[in-house]
Amino acid sequence: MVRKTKLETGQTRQQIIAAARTVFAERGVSRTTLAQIAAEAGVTRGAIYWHFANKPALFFAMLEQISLPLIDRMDELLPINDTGDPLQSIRSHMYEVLQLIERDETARTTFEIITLKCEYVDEFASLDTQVIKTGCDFMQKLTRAYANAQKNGYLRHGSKPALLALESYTFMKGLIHLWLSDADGTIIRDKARSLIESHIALRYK
Amino acid sequence: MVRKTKLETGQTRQQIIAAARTVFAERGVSRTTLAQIAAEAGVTRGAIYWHFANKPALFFAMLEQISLPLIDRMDELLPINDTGDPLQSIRSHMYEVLQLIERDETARTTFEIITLKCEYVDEFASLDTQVIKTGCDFMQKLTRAYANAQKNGYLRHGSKPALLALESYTFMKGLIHLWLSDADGTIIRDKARSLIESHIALRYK
DNA sequence: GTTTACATACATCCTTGTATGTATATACTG
DNA sequence: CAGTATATACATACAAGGATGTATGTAAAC
Repeated sequence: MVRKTKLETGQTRQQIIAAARTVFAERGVSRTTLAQIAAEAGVTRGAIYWHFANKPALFFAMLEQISLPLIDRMDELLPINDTGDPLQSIRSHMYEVLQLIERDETARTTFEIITLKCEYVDEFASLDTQVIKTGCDFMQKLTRAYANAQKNGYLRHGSKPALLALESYTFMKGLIHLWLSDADGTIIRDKARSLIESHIALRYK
Repeated sequence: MVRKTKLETGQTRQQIIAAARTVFAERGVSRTTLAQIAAEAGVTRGAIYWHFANKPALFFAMLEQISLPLIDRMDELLPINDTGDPLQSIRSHMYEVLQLIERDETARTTFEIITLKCEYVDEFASLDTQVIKTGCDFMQKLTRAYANAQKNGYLRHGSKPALLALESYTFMKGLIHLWLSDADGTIIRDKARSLIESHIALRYK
C-alpha cells in the first residue's frame, strides 16, 4: 500500500469524519458499524482505527468540527455590550441559527444526529453535559441582552430578563427539534421566521 | 415449567413491558438486549418472544401504554368550546404536562426514552411520524383556544392564533426536552412553572 | 387431548479489537 | 546529496464474544 504524505493523511481523516457523519445520519449512531463508515469513506477499518480509538472517539471528533465554530458565532451576535436594540440582536441570532441548519449541510446533518440519531447513554452520555453547557452559555448571553433591553426601555412591563432568556432558549431548543423532525417542511420550516418574529414581538413594550 | 393462568399471562406481559422501559432508559434502546430485559423481568427470552415479535414490537407496545392516556388528557383540558379564559386553559394544560413528567414515573421514563435514549431510524423511524401527529393535534387545539381568546378580547394586539399556537407547541417541546436533560434540576426544573407563567403572561393584552 | 405459555438449546451472523504485514514518506547519517 | 533506517499510514487477517431468531422441550391449564 502506498503510504500517504502528511497532507493526504489529513484528507483521509476528514473523509472518515465526513463518512461517519453521513452514515450516522442514515443508520443512527449505534447501528452504524465501523465497516460501513470505512466503506463510505473508501478505506478499510484499519484506517479508522489508525486515526481514532473507536466509534465514540470518532463521533466526538465529528462533533468538534461544528461545535467550536458555533460557539464563536454566538459571541459575535450577542456581545456583552449590546448597543442599539438588543431584541434585534437576539432576533438576528435566531435567524443565524436557522440559516445555519438551512444552508450548511454539515451543520444540519450534525444537528440531526445529535437530536434524532443518537442515544445519550454510556460513552455518549457526556454529550448531554456538553449540550447543556453550551445552552447555559447561550442563556447567560441572552440574559444580558434582555437586561440591556430592559434598561433601555424596550421590554414589556413585568418581564424578567432571566425568565425571558430561559424561555427564548427553550423556544430555540424546541424550534430546532421541530425543524429537524419536520422533514416535509409542512409544519414548521416555512413558518420558522414568522415564529421568531412573533416570539420577539411579544417581548416589546 | 408451570403454565400460567390467563391472568398471570397478562401480568407476565406487563412485567416484560415494565422491564423493557427500565432497561431502555438505562442502556438506550439499541443497546438493550432482549436477554437484559428478560433478566430484569425475571423471565427468559422465550417469554419475550412469545409475547412480542421482536424488540421494536416490544418498544411500541411500551409506548402505547402512555400515548393513549396522554391524548385523552389533552382533549379534556383543551376542549373545543373554550368558555371563560382560554389562556388559563392553556396554562392548565401546560401545568398538567409538567405534573405528569414530575409525578408519573412511568410517563417520565417513557418520555426520557423517546427524547434521549432512542434513535429515530429504521423500525423506529415511524416513531417520528407518531410524535409529529400528536403534536399537530395539540397545535390544532391550541389554535382554537387562542382563536377563542382573541374573540373574547384577551389577546395582545397583533398576535395571530396559529402562530401563537405553534410557538406554544415549540415552547412545550423545548421545555420537556430541557426538563428531561436537566437531571440535576438546576437549570429548568425549579423554574418550569415560572416559565409557563411568563409564557402565558406575554400573550395577554 | 390439545393448546398455551413459557424455558432451554442451538446455529448463524456480525462486530469489535487487535495482531500482523507492508510500502513508502521522512528523518538521519556520512 | 546519496543511501539507509525508521516510523507512518494504512490494509489484511484473526480470534472472541455476543445477539438474534428459531427449533425443540414440557408441564399445566383448558
